[in-house]
Amino acid sequence: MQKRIPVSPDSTRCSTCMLSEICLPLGMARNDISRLDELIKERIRLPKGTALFHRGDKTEAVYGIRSGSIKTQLEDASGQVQITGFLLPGEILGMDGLVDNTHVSHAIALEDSEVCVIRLDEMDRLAMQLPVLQQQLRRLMSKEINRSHLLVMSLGALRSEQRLAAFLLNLSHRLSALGYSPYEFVLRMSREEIGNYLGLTLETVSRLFSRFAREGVIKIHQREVHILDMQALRTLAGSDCA
Amino acid sequence: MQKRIPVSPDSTRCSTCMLSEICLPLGMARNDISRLDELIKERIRLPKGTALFHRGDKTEAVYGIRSGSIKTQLEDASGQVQITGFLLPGEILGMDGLVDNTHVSHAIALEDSEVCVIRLDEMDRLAMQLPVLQQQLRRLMSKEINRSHLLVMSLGALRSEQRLAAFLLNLSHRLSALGYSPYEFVLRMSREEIGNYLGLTLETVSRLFSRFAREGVIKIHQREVHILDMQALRTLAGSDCA
DNA sequence: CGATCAATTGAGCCGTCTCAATTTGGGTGG
DNA sequence: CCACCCAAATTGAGACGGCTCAATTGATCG
Repeated sequence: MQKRIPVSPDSTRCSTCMLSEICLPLGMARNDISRLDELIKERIRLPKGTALFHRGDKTEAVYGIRSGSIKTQLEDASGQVQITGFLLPGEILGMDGLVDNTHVSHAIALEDSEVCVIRLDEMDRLAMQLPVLQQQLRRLMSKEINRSHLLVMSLGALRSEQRLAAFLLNLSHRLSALGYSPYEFVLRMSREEIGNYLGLTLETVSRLFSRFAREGVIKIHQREVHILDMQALRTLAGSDCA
Repeated sequence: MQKRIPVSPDSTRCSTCMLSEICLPLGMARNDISRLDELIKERIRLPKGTALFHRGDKTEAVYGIRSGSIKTQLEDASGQVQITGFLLPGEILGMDGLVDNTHVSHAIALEDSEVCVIRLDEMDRLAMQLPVLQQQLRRLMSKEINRSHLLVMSLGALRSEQRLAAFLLNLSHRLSALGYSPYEFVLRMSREEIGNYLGLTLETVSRLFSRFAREGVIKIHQREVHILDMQALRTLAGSDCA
């Protein structure tokens, strides 16, 4: 299920990775980044639908997404699920499992994906010589806290159309940072998953997409999205009166 | 407004603090904890209603609450507010401001409060000699991520009565860990603040409190809460069918 | 002791959910 | 290659939960 791949001398490393502008190396000095090559010793290939980790698994590493996309979700005693994030290349996951070194969420690939394994023991070892690495992890964790707080804001303070518009803008923005078009992209998740993430039903999501399309803000066919009027989408996302 | 108080030789320190079972020292060895005394050099006294920090302030420290209680809230461009947490003694705040070393949220005292200042530069310095401290911060940040994810779950997946019941249980649990009664406590925040936090209106919160009281689950008078039937409250919080 | 703010309670409305029927698309095996 | 099947998405009708607006009561604090 999980195919672990050693990083061979000729494969891409942090120092040569295109994602270094987004991922762990962000903002680090060139020769500090080359030290990261010691850190990432393997990758894991995840076919669509498979789990990187489940709740209860021992946390031995955090993971940087190299390609594909992954959802993280909580599951309570009664089986109720809440998706807490859709992660894209360059983003780090697994940082919610560092309290007792046990994962509390599930991470599942939305499409065939590959992640870089950042082992915690290696991390601690290397951080002794490279203090900037600790600060880097601290930044990434802080970012994750902020991401989650923004989702709280979305769920707690926005109406449904604002949530969905903000969701599209957020995706557009992150994909654009990866070098893709901010105007055209493919949703890797179902209506049901979007609804779960945004605290809405799948029907509401579908209706809103249809409405946005009817109003000429987007064009949507199945999972292919075209943003036709970015400004209108921003207006939908922001408060009406602003 | 902010009264900074140097920690004098005779005042309480981490090594003698009652909160060491909850706060930064949690799980650390006795003589590692005594090293923390070097870390906390001052405290800040916050009268009710005053801010510990605002969005945009430079993040020079994180803070451990010594007494009182503090709310943290986001505020978007249009002035829309979302409360992201109500923090109690022994809990750490400010960890969302470590991305660009600038706070993104506001922290406001719900009552007269006092916090211990954990300066980041001191932290980094000490962590060189005391690697366990880095892991400690990592755990605390992971805990904050989890806290936020649980709020997401509450907002995204629970109905209003479940949210409010879960809120009361959570408070009860945390107060109990501080040595207070899990059955009787005083809410430090208004109905409006509870509503904002839980994604409800203040009227809905008030009505639900009244209903819980009518059903004999709690007794509530203004901000004084008595939990009469803890199990019933758990049932209200959990899924009905479970 | 009045002024002010917080909390309660009610009535009516609106948005989102639920339940259900239909359409569309993708994948699979004959 | 086509027909079939199943999952995903769309769309509609009706119900209900939580919101809005409004009035009243109850605390708190000069």
